[in-house]
Amino acid sequence: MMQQSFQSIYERLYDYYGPQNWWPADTPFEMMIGSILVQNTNWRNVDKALSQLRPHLKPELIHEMPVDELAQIIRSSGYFNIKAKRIKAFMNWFKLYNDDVGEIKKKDKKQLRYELLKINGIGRETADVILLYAFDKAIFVVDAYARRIFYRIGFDMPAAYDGFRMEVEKELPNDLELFNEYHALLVQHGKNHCKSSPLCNGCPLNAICEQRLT
DNA sequence: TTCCCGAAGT
DNA sequence: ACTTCCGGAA
Repeated sequence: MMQQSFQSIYERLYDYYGPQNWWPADTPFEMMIGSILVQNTNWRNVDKALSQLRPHLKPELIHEMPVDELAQIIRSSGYFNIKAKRIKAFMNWFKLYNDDVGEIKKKDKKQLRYELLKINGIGRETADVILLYAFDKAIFVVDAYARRIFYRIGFDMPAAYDGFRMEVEKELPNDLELFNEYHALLVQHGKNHCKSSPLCNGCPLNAICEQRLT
């Protein structure tokens, strides 16, 4: 594998799509709720659920809300019964810090990741997007898009989540803005060109991709 | 019918 | 490793 490959892919995507300024949420709290809602779900459906939830989108109100009521409000995001429980589990952890994002941000990345992964419903990917976009920790998010894009390019990536993540991280500077933009750009690219049925015509990665069709 | 920025249960 | 959870748009 070429050296600087992950860096050059980032640059190609950045040049093509421009800065993404993610995550699309008004507050860190909304971002964290959204990260649970978007698990294996189209963002359009998550956006609908967040619109329904927005009047209640304050920690105190979610704490008070019965889980069944929460489930109905987030219905359009799919898996709503499970996701309502997961949000509640997350809230119980959030409460330990008095619902204070600033307090949590003081903790170091490794410890924080460990804590997040103990929450029922927070797996590696969700933990990492929360670390990155709510708590400002530099980390590479391995999602379905990243796997698909790098696999199609022709990289021999590890199947395991953390193996994949560290393979990318070891070639990149430890820069928060870089990881922030990189994940956003991969998502953008996965939606616009590198879809399950790829649209290779005009793809910004054609020059370096093995799977290019046209 | 397919696919969608997964995670837990078995 | 396989199944379950699930609505909504294409």
